[in-house]
Amino acid sequence: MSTVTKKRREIIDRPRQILRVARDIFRKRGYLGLNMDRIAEQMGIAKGTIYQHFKNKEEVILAMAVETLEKRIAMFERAVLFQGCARSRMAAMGCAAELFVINFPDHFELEKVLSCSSIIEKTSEKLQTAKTVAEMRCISLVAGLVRDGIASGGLSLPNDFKPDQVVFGLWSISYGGYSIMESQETLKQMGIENGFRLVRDMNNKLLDGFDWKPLSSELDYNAIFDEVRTLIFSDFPKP
Amino acid sequence: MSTVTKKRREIIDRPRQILRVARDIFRKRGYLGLNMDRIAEQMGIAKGTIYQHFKNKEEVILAMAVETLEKRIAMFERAVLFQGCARSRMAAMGCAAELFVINFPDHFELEKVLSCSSIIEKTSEKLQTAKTVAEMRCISLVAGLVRDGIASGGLSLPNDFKPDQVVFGLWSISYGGYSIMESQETLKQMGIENGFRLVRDMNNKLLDGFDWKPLSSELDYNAIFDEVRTLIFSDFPKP
DNA sequence: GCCATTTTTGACGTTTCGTCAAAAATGGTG
DNA sequence: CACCATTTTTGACGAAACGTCAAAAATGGC
Repeated sequence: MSTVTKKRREIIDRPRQILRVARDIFRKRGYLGLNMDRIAEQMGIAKGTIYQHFKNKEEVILAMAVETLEKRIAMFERAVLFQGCARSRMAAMGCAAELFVINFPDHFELEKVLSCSSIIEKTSEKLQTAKTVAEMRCISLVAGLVRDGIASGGLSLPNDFKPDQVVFGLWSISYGGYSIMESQETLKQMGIENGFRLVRDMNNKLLDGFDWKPLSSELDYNAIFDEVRTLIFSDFPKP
Repeated sequence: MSTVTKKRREIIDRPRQILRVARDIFRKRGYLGLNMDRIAEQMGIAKGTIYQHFKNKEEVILAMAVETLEKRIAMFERAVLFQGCARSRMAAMGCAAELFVINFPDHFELEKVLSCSSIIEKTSEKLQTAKTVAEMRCISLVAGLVRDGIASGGLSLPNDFKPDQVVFGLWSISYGGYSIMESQETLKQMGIENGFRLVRDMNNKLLDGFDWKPLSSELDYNAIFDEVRTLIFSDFPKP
């Protein structure tokens, strides 16, 4: 009886197990090094069993990304609770985004693989939607802060700008910046040593461009970063 | 004799031919649909011959990217000649970047494939360097404009900022923005219809954040865009 | 202990990769 | 033109990975 339940639980937990092993392989050997035989071997099960849970290799990758995205949501939800003016809370969000990238380094690599259309095309509508939903969850948390900024008077958007567009800007800087940082030899050539710091600064300059008070010249948002890390994300390892 | 020369020229031109066919397949069927047998078949040569020019499939992809990068350099070199204040010339650069993305849509997809570390790792040092060099060429053109801005008094960078870092910011917005636009369902969910326009606006807001005069509230940079397209890039199809 | 149902297995057919020995083409020379 | 050394091309081949499916094993209700 006990063994029965054990077996059942084992099966129910299998997808998670598969993803754990797959992530391990992906981290060590990348997209091309991740293959179904390897996962099966490392889990001590047959390849066919994996296909009971995942349609194909691409779907495994997408599922891993969704899994990490949940982590990001959780981090954003913590960051949003930071006490301070709207712009400071936005900085807290930036801190969460940065800590996420640092602590879940595989996620960005997954994103890059999935950004290739011929790869994402092989996955199911269903999981794709799950990813979009998770992303929207993050985006709306950030958009909420923009609205708070407007509501509290620190920010006043021109007529033709919507809060979501500001989010798009921040998103682009972070996504683009982290991408360039990770994969481009170019960075070193540019003589940039601290990419994370730079992404922060650029996000701040963008918000300065929208004249969101207090400007980064008036308040030290890098100090806020440290504060957020100490107060909210103390469970993450120090840099 | 004539046929000899013909044959010789044919061989010399082969790499370009291969890339032409490969690009065609890549555009139609993506990364996973591009394979060496298909290239060979479509060119009417044997697969082995392709391997005489390219180490592997990834190297073909990288070579395509370098090829398109040359086009971008050419466009940037044209844009930089635009007559106007430094910030307007930077807008001209943004126009070039946008037209490039629109007119060479495969390039961005190539970039995304190559941003996957396990893919780029399979390519030769030599070609990787060629790509970095081409990128640096673009970056230094942009950085030159930032310096012009400083020299002409429109821009005054805080002590801790270097011109290259401003370029990094613009680069991130463009790279990130175009990436998000192309591959993310998310965009539609956000209710953003004109992504290109948005990337422009964000770049402008970033430069506003650096207080680069004239600010986008003082000068209509979208009008400059149209002007640049008419004056400099009239040979590209209208949007 | 029996048997219907569920789950697992791994051999198999397929695709694609990259290689390499053999075949063909080239071009210089008598 | 015939000969032959050198260069280039060819495509069959072995290896790797994918995804499938009929057979085997495990499960669980009676």
